[in-house]
Amino acid sequence: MSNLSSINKADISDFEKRVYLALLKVPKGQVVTYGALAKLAGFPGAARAVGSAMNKNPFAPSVACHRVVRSDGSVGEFAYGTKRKIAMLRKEGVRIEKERITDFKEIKIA
DNA sequence: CTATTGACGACAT
DNA sequence: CATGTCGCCAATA
Repeated sequence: MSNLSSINKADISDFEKRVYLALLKVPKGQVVTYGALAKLAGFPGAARAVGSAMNKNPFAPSVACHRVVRSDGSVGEFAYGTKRKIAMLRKEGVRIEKERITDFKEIKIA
């Protein structure tokens, strides 16, 4: 099952589908803010709602929900623990220091 | 339909 | 830099 087909078939809201699909575009080693992702998904301003969607995340490893961070540079929450989230991001090459993205200003996607 | 809830965000203190 | 407040949005009760 490819990620894309499972998502499209999944019994979830259109909002969530778009968010998950948009997140698939974010390459490894790069991060997006909840707000930016919301915008990419076509729901500008729905940063908080995106967070809720990530929390549900029915496609755990497939959808890289750990690449979504806060606009202030902090990594934000994670269903399996912030600690875990940071570890995964570092493994992908994202530089983090004290729960904060070091060169966040340069990393953040439009 | 209204009220509550949260992996957020901008700003003030 | 660390909190607190208030606003925001879609999901859910």
